[in-house]
Amino acid sequence: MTRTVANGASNTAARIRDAARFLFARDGYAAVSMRQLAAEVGVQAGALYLHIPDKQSLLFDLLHENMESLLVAWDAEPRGEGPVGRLESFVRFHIRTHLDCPESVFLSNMELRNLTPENFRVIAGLRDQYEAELVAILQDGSAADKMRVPDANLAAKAVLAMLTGVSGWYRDGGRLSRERVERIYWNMVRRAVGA
Amino acid sequence: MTRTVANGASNTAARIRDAARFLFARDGYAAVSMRQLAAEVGVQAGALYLHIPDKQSLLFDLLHENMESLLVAWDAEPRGEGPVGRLESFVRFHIRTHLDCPESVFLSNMELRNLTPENFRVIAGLRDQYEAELVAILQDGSAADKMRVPDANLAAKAVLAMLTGVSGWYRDGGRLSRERVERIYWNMVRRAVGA
DNA sequence: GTCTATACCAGGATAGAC
DNA sequence: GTCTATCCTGGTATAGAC
Repeated sequence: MTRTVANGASNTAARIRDAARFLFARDGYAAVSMRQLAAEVGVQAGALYLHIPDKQSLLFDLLHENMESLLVAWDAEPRGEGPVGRLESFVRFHIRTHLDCPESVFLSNMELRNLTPENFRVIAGLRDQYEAELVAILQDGSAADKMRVPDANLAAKAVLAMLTGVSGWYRDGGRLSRERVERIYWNMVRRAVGA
Repeated sequence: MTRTVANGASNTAARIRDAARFLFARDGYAAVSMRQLAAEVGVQAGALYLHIPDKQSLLFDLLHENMESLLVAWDAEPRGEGPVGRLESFVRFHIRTHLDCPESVFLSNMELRNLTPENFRVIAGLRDQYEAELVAILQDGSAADKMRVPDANLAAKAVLAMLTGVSGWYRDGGRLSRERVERIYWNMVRRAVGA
């Protein structure tokens, strides 16, 4: 029979990453000690170093995985027709994925400053790639006279800030359903860019 | 003759606050040591404790002052006429003040999690007060049929996230003037809320 | 009011037994 | 693969001289 889970080693590695994602998101990278992290995983501090080279690599790997999977997921996302359709797809995709893993999103937004300069450049590059997707949509929409954006770069930043903010307050089971949140945000974005 | 500056003691206290604002904003509260802070001020670590009780109080004081002065400044801000005029005033006020002290803004947005629970409640209360100002404007505008916002609380959060984001990328002397940035954002907000 | 010196504890990371 | 024990550095905060 085939195994559906990995062996003990990589399982612990995965648990370390999960615990780190949770703790870093809640308390901040700098505020979480390796001892705390080990306790959360249920091992001793020294055992962590069998699975990760150091704390910085752990943060980098988490952020790197976040951005890569975001880009891959967007690449696989079905797009609407025309610039406006693609914009709606982007807005709904962004909100949906950000509500699906709020911890990862929070990490990616808060912990960039704790990356070493080299690691920062890598992650920032991936972020720029993602942002460029939105910029392209806005430029296409503008060129086709389907949107009114005097500055696509500025508009992209404004839209992304607005959308990303949703993971800061949305709670499942709250007053608003996800579909309703997606729809309201989409309406705001649509009007904001004059579509 | 009257003195326009305080004595040596409170001057050092002010320099500590300035240095803390700078370093906390750049590296994060948890990542900045009291030794670093002292070096930035130009004194030895022990001397800091003549002016502040501890590190946590320093953070709290900075955030508290930020929020208080924000609320006071908004209170003194001339308002436009009607809900739409007030919304424009709010948008421009928010952008202007946030570009005036980007470090303070960044601090207030990033370091809430490093406050003790009691301190957090105080700051969060002040933030809520500020947000309530925007909610009220949107509700008034909606009631008077001058705006279309299905949910004023959600819309306020969306608008605030969008506006606050500006301090993350705007640089004086860059491609866009402040006035132009204010105008573009105002147009986006205006249309987003259907005004 | 500031300095030097230091107490005391916690940080990241490693070594060696099992 | 994990544990215990430990190294070394650096953290916050205080004491006492000047």
